[in-house]
Amino acid sequence: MKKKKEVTIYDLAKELNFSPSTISRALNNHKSIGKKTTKKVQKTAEEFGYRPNALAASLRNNTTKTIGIMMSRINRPFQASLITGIEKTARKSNFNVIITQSDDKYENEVKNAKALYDARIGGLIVSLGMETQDTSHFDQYVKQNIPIVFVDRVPESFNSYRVIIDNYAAGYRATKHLIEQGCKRIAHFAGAQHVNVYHLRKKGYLDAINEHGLQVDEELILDLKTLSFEEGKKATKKLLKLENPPDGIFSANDTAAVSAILYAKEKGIKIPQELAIIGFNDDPISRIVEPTLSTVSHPAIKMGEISTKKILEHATRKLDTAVSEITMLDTEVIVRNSSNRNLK
Amino acid sequence: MKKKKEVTIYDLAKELNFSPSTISRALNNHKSIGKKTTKKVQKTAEEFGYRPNALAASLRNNTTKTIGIMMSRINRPFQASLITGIEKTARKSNFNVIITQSDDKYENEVKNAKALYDARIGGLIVSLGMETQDTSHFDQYVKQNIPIVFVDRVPESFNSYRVIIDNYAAGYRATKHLIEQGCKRIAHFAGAQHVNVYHLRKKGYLDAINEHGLQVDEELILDLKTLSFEEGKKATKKLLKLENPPDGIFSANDTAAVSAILYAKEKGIKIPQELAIIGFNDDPISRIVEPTLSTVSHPAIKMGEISTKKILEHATRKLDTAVSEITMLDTEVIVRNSSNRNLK
DNA sequence: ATAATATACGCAATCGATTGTTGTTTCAAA
DNA sequence: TTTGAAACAACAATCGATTGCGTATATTAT
Repeated sequence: MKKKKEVTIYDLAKELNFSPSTISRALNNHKSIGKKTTKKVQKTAEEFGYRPNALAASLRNNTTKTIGIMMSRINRPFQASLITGIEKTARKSNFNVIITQSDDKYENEVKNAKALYDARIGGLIVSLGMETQDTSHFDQYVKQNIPIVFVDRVPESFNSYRVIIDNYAAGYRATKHLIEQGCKRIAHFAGAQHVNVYHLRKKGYLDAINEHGLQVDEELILDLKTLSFEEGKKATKKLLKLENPPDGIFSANDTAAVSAILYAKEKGIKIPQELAIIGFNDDPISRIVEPTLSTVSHPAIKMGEISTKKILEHATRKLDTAVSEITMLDTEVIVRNSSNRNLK
Repeated sequence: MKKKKEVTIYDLAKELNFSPSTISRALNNHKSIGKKTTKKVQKTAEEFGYRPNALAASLRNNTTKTIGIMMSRINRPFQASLITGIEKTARKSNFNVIITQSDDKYENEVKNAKALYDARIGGLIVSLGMETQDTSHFDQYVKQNIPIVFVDRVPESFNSYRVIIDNYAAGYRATKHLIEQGCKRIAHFAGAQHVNVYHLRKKGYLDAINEHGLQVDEELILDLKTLSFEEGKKATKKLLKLENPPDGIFSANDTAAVSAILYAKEKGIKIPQELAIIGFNDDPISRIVEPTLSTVSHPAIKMGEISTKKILEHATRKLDTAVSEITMLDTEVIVRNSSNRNLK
């Protein structure tokens, strides 16, 4: 178990007859070091294969070039893409990315917040879990001036960066689209209403209905806890049994929308003629299911990029955390066959 | 930008009139510290809200409680699930997980290997990129006795842990299944043949064909570089144009298999009656496409768990890296409608 | 009672980079 | 030639935990 020693600034100092301080500053292009010296040091560092020990620097600076991520579950298309965007952007600036997942359990979220804090992350990117209502587990970050970016599922109020999509407009437009296709009784698979994204989508839905001379029917609005495949199926079943069933469904996610398509088809209902359906997220399945699912697309990778940039700016410029900045991205209604009545 | 100081072992030492060494040892349950002392220290640490500074320990020990992950792309179902398994298992042992993705580019893979090395990770879990043939960028880890686990896409020979599925058997069984359904001319969408998993699946396919009295027809074997949707479609087109088209397809992944289903259906070919199809991976889309796609399931999360356990064992017991241990997991042929001719 | 062995704990160096302070050169202007 | 400023570089403390070695006290055996 012999380990080859790494090259340190002390080795370079000895070689060049400078002090370690000078080496350190030269490597960081500090202005108090002469140009020739700086160049010489960097050249030698290169030759010696010097690689800075980030741990030492982190210990000294009490912060790391690491971004922590908190997600509910990473093996879902949206979240995976979010992480992809984060990781790519972070790595360009030599930041590492630590991930955690909460399984949508509040308890895990609190634990993970602590774990990441202990890892001395330089910034945090969070998409809240379903259960989370209280956000005090993030207070410690604020106290230490560690930047937090909430993405997508964000808290109502928290002095931090927030990167979101315009869920209200998205819900409005998706619903409007169904109305334009001639739907008169549009159902809505809503998510848990204490989660902002679902709340806003529903609000958009409601306003669209009202503003187009249609009637909101509470019977057609189903709050699904997790918007899972099973829940979607059950909900569809319930809707179809109604005396006056809907002729359109706006589902707050694709999973439930797909289950609606499959179940309705099974019951011999024609999509989109008898029942037009639109989902949310533009998951890969939406292109595969038949009929292909109309949906609302999320710029997931971009959201990851933007979130990361916020952190990086903050970390680099050592800004103060007393910011509350909201970046709102646009969504796009993607019309596919499950809602397009003008096809044939 | 005032920062509240964290509690350190020095604070505890002062409080309890012990030396920092004693505190450190007591917190680590070192045997050279008395029982009462240990208990007292731990109690006080708890009261004071002491949280160890992992950076300091890492610097001293020259290793971190962090596992590095190298993947080609994390927003794909299999890889995302793999990471899920890794992260969950790691966190239970207070290890963090750093992820990197190469986009299947060799250059990125080399860069990421360096970046993770610089981060002083305690172990590495890798699924090789498509382009990777040379693995010398991992040599530095071996030299430093840092454990490496290759998962799924592993190198032919490398003195390390490898966690894989039995690709040969999987390919054999998938093909055999098609034969049992009455297929006589079975095509194969093979992946890049320098990647072990695809090579083995093809081998299983070939042997199954031969051992069941069928004829291997090179015309029916298509090496798809990336097994993408587009490639799959093109390949299917080519196959269907053949004078003597196939009556079955075994695709080395689900994406290409799904594209085959969609294209064939578009051309009016009946699945599975005229063309039976089986994929690989059990991606979510396989349950959605119509007909639902038969496939081979990968125990992705479990693979992540096992890989992580290997690392943890190694890190905890400080074993030597001179191991070459292969863990082979079983797969399961999942018969759905795209290949089941006995349905109606 | 004394030597021998445990047991319990402290000293101080160490990991590698950073940085406020201080000291020395260098060069130009007076 | 002197003086002042700017440029350059070194000293030494610091971040917090770990650990080899050494010492002091307690326990046991003889």
